[in-house]
Amino acid sequence: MIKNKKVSLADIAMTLGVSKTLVSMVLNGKGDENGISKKTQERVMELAESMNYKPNQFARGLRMGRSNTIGLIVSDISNPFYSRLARSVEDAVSESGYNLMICSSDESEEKEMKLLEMLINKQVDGIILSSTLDSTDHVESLQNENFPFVLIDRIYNDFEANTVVVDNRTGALEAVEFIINNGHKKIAALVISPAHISTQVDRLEGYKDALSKHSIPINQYYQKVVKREDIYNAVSQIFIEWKSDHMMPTAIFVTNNQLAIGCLEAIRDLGLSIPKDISIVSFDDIDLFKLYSPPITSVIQPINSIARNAVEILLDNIKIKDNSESLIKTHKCLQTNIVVRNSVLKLA
Amino acid sequence: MIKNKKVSLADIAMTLGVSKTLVSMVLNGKGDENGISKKTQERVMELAESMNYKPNQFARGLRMGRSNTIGLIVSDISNPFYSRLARSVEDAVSESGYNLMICSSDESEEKEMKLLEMLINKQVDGIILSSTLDSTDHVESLQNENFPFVLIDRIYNDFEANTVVVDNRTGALEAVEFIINNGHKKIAALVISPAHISTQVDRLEGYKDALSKHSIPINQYYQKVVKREDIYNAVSQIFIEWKSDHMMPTAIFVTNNQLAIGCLEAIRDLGLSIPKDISIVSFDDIDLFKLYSPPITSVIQPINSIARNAVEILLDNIKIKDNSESLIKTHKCLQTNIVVRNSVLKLA
DNA sequence: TTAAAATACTAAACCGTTTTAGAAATTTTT
DNA sequence: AAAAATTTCTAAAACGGTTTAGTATTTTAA
Repeated sequence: MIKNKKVSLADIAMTLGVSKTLVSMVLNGKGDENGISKKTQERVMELAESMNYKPNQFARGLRMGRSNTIGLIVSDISNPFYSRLARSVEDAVSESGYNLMICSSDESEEKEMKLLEMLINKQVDGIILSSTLDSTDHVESLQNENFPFVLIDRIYNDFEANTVVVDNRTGALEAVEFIINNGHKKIAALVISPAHISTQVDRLEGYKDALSKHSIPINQYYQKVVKREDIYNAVSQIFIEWKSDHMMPTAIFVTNNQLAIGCLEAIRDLGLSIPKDISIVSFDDIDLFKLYSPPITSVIQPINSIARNAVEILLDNIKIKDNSESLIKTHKCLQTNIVVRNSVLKLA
Repeated sequence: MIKNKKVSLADIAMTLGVSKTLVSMVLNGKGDENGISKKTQERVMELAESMNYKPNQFARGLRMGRSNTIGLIVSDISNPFYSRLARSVEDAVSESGYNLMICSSDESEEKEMKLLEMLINKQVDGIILSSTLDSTDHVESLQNENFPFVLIDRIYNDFEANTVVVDNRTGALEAVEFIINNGHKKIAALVISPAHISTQVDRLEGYKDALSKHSIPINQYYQKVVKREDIYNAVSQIFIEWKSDHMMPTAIFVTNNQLAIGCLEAIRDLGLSIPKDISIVSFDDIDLFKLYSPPITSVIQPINSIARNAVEILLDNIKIKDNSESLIKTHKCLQTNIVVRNSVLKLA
């Protein structure tokens, strides 16, 4: 089974009385193209098998400059959206014989830079990145070095790179339009910090699109950025403010699952009832939404598809780089779906 | 920033007119102990810094036989329990300068073996394993090779190894006792497959302990194993069976969060009401339980503490191995907490 | 004044692969 | 029968570090 992996190419070569070169070629499937006789090939393969030979990855990596590993950076692997994404990425890369290194950046720019450096240092063959950064310096230097990477989930408008995203703006538009079609006019949008992140920006745009489209005035007062460090209290504060101003919206659109959880808690603790007192629609479907009472209408992202596309593009890029052909940039924008449940009240 | 890392030790040595040996020593903090003059040390460090030297991990790993990476195998990183565990492990190892490789075994014995092999092949310095396997062959061979590893969450009774677990039996006992103290007598236990896993076994034992302690007869009919592939339907079937037999329990104890989710769905769809028709207590606290109506009483595992302990023990072991001292085995058993909410009816 | 010790450093081996450049033995061509 | 081509295989370099076993020079001790 798992043997004391001390068997090296040299050992095999020695016992067989052939050269390391030959053994290496055979085991890498290059026996035929190098004119190694069938018989010798067989002898090598058999012995390698029976000695349970496993090539030393360090030696291999050192020589070839590749690790067969790819890196994934997300903001927090314990967020269900990212953990499911990571799982899909894991499955996809392992199908192609790659390993995965998952890292959490914690929405910290500094940490993200460190992780990026670490992954490059570990010589990963490519990186899938959901970036927290506002600037593009770091990805630009990746680009300049011709390092394969793909941006997912969060992207930069003004920067050309491989990207796999969801059509956040349309997704949000549809969600808010759904609210509007139920007769609502006073609709608030809650965004999570840092608000510069493309998903948040786009979803907020989509919210505004929907209002505009239906000629509902856009009110700054109904657009709030919530600090992710203290969601529950921040949200509670917002509700209290609305209430005391006698400006309570009839519906809220929430752009993130963590934010939604905070909202549900706050709403409950303030004694409000969904959807009677307030309607809600959230981005990111999580188990909770399906089982909450009432079940929460939400925007579903095609997580598996995001992962598959990102991996495919990345592996393509790695291959292209190996052949030192010139890279092309691929953009993929996937559509979301809205799953209607019972969290939006139909107004007269 | 992230520079084209082509700078090697030799480059630094060359420009400074010293040997690679010296540079290596200085950069590894062994300058003093090897009597390198302060002045030279400074020159080396400065140049390394300014050239943005980053040691090649492959070369280093090849020579030293270590990767500064540890492996974590769980059944599924998208399960919130494991994703939170993974996150804590990530934080803990990175504080000690290690990197982490997270893998999902999917409750497949074959996959688990493959992952183990892969990690060993990648020369990780140690492994944290939440095993799916029934047999101990694989961990025995780790043991025999003196490979540092620690078993978490799921362990083997008949096998000596480093372990960090939770006191599942007592946790379950307390949970069921809480149900009993509310006047229940017809209490069922739902376990998830594969049922041989220690957590499931122990929690079921705890359930029986509680019944015995309070002189309630133990009835096989109320102990069900649910296939994890089709939880919702399996659970629904069980409820229907109980109903048609006129044997509906007044309370159920559920040993896993995924199972609980299936139960909540099934219970809702069968038109039953919690806790009026049926009371429920689950293991593993998840967001859903806090926000469900009614909020679900559950047993909380000290996830962060599990992770920290496991990492500490593992890193200790790695250190011990480096000094080729003889390994000692550490066992850690952490207590759970029960968080009482509103899912258990107080019977007259 | 010479031997021993301390200081400051280095050449070369080594880790285990892959790859380059070519060699030896056999077969084919002329 | 010599030249050319084919088949089968190999020695040695390279990847970039760490470590071992020294060496040369200066200082201290006897």
